[in-house]
Amino acid sequence: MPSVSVRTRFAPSPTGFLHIGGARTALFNWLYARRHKGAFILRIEDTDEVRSTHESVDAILGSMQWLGLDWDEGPLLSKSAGEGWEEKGAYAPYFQMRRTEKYRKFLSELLAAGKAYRCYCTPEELDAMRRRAMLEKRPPRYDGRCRGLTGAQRQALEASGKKASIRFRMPEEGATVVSDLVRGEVSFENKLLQDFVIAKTTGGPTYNFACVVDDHLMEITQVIRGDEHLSNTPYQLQLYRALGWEPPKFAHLSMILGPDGAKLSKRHGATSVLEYRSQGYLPETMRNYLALLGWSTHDSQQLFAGSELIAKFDLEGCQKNPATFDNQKLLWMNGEYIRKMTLEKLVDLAQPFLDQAGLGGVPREGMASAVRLEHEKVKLLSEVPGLVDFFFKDVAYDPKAVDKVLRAPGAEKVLEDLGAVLAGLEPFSEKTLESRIRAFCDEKNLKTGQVFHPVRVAVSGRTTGPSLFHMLELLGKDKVLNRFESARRLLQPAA
RNA sequence: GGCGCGUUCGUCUAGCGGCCUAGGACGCUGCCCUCUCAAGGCAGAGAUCAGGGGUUCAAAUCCCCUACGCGCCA
Repeated sequence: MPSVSVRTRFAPSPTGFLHIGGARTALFNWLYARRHKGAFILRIEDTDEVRSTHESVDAILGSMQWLGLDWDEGPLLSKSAGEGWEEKGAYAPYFQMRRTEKYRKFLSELLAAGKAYRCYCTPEELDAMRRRAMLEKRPPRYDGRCRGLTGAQRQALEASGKKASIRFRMPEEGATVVSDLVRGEVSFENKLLQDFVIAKTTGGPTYNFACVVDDHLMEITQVIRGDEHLSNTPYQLQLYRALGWEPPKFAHLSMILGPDGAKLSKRHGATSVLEYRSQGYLPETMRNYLALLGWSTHDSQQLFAGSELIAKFDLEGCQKNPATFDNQKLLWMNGEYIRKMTLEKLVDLAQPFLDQAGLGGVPREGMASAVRLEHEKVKLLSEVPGLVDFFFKDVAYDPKAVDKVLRAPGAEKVLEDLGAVLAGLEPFSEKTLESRIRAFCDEKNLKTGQVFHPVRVAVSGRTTGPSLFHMLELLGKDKVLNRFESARRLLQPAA
């Protein structure tokens, strides 16, 4: 065993639900760790005290659990949401708010070494600075005015009650080169970078600083994250250098766009992972589809069974350009996975949706027989109730179907005559039904369609549905005959 | 505004100098199967590889410029 094995991490801010983009980032980190038999760490970046919530932590943990992205270190799934999450892993704590002494320690180290300094500029001053730079068409960067403050000047400033943030002293010459696993070498000129804030006036660390300290302390080997962080990377790299640390490898993933080409957001519809669950998508569909957004194999394989995704995933196959989220393909893929699963599993997974539709009381076996007839048609778990409800509830006749099929010439007579015939049919099975009804067509000199269609509408209320004879068998003689009658009553002119 | 990234069918993508008259998948169209809807099978439409310059015997593939989109600085 190599002493340093792969360690990846997903580090969300708990300021909302887990969205599609975050899920994709988590997935890629998870796939990479599993592929290389490494560890996948979940770290909660909750330094934004105002926006971070416990509910968000719960939502994120729940979403990842549903997606099947299990983590080796990080918060333990709490049964009852709320205050304290327990944690697992040798590098705890995994909540940044519980790690503040660690940041403080390295902050003072940098300060003592003169690699960072206190800056007393107020937001107003900084804003003015930025505005002036814009006006003069210069890049809006901090001008370093607090860089050379003497001890006496600092004391005066502090005596006057000014709060200080801490800035990192960036090199003024040369370039910082990011060696990215997806993008290759990306070079940034240091003179265009600025002395950035690493600790706010409150003393809390900024994103770039906390991220570097944690990734180092947690011995992260590959940082796989969204494209929006590429511009942060040269700053982080300089921090690693100043602290004398070996940086991890970086991989920046392209963004996920909505259909209009803008970054995927709430206005494009569902973006929360949990929304997809409630719409009836499967976690394996989400994993498979999300993997294909920004990654592919050489042969453009679409469907990955079981652990195949883990076995085949690599960073080389990652795309540099952004990908547009396509709901149609997602839907197709979900159908593929549903078709491939066993009937038993489908019924299990559909149960919450059946309960919701008031079909929770239907005995399991009867439900399974009905679902079996529609299995290959299901694209979303949420569709199941609507596909089978007429077996168990009163028929809701679709007016269009009634007009078009039941009011067709001869339809009522068919129901009347066939009803009489079927009343004596024993056994009432798919086989006997088919031969008897076909014989009926011959006897009456009718085309099969002239019989099949009215029967279908009479018993199910609609024009589409399961295979006719299977459907009749499952309904049973009583229901079939009753519904023939109901349908005929429907055709009587309103008295 | 500066810097950075990107640009192959409507969409996801294969392609890493000759195998490309650009392949696969979703979607779309038609046909077959068929009691409906699906599923499945077959066929088809759909990309002058963002545009323009180079390099090369040869470029979607390498270099430069332009345009557009996106990200970061906020």
